[in-house]
Amino acid sequence: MAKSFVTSIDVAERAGVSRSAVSRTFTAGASVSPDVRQRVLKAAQELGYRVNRLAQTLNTSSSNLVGVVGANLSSPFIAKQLDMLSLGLLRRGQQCLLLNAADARSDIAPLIELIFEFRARAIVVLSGEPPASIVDECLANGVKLIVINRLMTRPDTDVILSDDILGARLAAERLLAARCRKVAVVCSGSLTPTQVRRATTFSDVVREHGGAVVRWSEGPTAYETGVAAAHALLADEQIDGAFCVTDLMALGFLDAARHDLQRSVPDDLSVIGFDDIPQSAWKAYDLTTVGQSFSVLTDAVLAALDHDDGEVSTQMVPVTLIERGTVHK
Amino acid sequence: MAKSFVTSIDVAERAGVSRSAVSRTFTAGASVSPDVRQRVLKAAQELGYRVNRLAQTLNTSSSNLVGVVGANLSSPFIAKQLDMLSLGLLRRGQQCLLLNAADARSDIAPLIELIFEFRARAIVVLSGEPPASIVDECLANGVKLIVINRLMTRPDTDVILSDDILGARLAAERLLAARCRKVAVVCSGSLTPTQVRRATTFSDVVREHGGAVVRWSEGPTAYETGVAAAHALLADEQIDGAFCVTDLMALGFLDAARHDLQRSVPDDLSVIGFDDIPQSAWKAYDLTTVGQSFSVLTDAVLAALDHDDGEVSTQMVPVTLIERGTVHK
DNA sequence: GTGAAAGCGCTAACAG
DNA sequence: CTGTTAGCGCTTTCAC
Repeated sequence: MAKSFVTSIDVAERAGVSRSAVSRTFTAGASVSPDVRQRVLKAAQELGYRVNRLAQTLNTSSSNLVGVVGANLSSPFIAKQLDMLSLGLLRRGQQCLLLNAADARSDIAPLIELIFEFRARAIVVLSGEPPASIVDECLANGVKLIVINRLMTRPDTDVILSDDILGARLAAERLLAARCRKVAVVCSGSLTPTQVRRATTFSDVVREHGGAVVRWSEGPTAYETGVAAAHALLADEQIDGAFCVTDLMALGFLDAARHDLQRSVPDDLSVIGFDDIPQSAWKAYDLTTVGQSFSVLTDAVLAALDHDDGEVSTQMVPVTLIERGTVHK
Repeated sequence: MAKSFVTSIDVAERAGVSRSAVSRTFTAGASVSPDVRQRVLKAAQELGYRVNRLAQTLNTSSSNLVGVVGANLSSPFIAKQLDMLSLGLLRRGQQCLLLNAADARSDIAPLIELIFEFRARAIVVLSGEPPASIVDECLANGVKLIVINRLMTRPDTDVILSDDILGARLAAERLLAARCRKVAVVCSGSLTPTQVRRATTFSDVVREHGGAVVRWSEGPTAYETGVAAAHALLADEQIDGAFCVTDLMALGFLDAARHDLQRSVPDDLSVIGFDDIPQSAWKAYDLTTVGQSFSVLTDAVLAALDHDDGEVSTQMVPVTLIERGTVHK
């Protein structure tokens, strides 16, 4: 029982060729005679040889490792993104080094530095915003940096944004069309740029049309926060509509409104969410929401990964209003 | 703008010391004078030096990379496991190489081989079962293999199992106590060992006590499968209880029963799930279920990771019946 | 097409 | 405590 892996030199000996020949056999588009190739492959097979990516990366200095950092990996929205992203990366022959940022407010800089140490070729930030120093470091070392849903204030980073402005506008217009007069807008306490954009746009539109707006922003971005918001806000019986900037919070809001506060949705109260997570389509909720396509989002990330040199892009992920059953007709 | 990373030799030059000194500075428990240490640290800081883990691993031949393979990363149960596991690994200074297995039936062998190439020290399999050849390879190369919820037929692998037998028994007894006479047991089409164990144990216990059992096993392990099962099974009005071997399916079953088929739960029909995913506690469901503690499960994995040499263990994750509102009193 | 040799960035023995 | 010297396993010129 060997404790260490088989090396190319073992294979070379067994096949009666040089190490170079082995290397060439496992390098796409190298020139090896079919004969040698077969012998090497056979020996490798018998010995259980696996190329050592570490050594390989060391002198080609181009790993196919992509660092992914995110928080709340088990929240439906992030989990879905991670699922699709990791699958996409795998399909493209890239590996995913996953760093869990514990919670949304934790500093992601140390995690990104860890990624540097593995010489990843790119970094995808699903949640949180990398500090300027990190961005500089990526730039200096030729590491692609892709940030999702954070409006970076610098033009040298790839940014993927959901169309929050349009989404919030659609939500506002839909609630106005349902004749809501006093609406709640629910954010979490971690006022991310995305949440702020959604909330303020929504509020502006509603006010423009003469509606009243009450705002909540406390707690984590979670189901429970929606519950808490409903309890606090719906004491005011005049509120007849709510826009939760996240589906997860919308589901909590909805549940509390219906089950704790005996509000009838959508007759009595209309609710709209944002994101279109899988649970929103479940029959118990049937939540009307602003949807962003996960596959478009993932494709945007993968596309940004491709822009191998220099060029930086800002991509907007389109949104649509998904009419379901939580808004009065 | 440098395209490549700063190396230890750059730092050494700037600090006016040898490469070894630099290496020692970044190695825990090495002997460097405070003076040299400071100079190195300063130079490293100014240059933006990061140890190259690849090179480091190459000659210490002990990476702190742990490969994680799983399918359905966005399903609540797996997502939660992955969340906690990646966090735990990070806390212990280990990195997580994530491989997404596309779907539950896909062959995970190629993914594990990929992990080998990165010389990970351990592999955690969240879903799917590695073929024997892979197990041998792990053994031969000193790679720790940890498998969750698959009863491996070989004694040389670390296995973490939820206590399916007890869980199924608890579910059966609870349903019998609720005076159910004819019960449905819902599995997915991917009859994993875990699902089979839960279903057969449950059926046995119910039958022992004179109850009738109808079984469903089709489709993926998903919400929609629960919906489909309810539609198919509840045509039989005599069915007054259901055990879904997975919470996710239980939620679909529950929704379809209530919203499509106008069954009143728990008056008319009692439902029990298994896993205790976060959504089961949501007010719209309030699902009675057999819970396994995610933190116990994660701790078991991390503990198994620690057993660095040789010893292999089978750990059983305890389960408890979580009484909520979907079973008749 | 093939082998010899140099080197990727680092650590670990070994002298001093 | 420090620098010098070998490698870790691989790829890649460069001659042949």
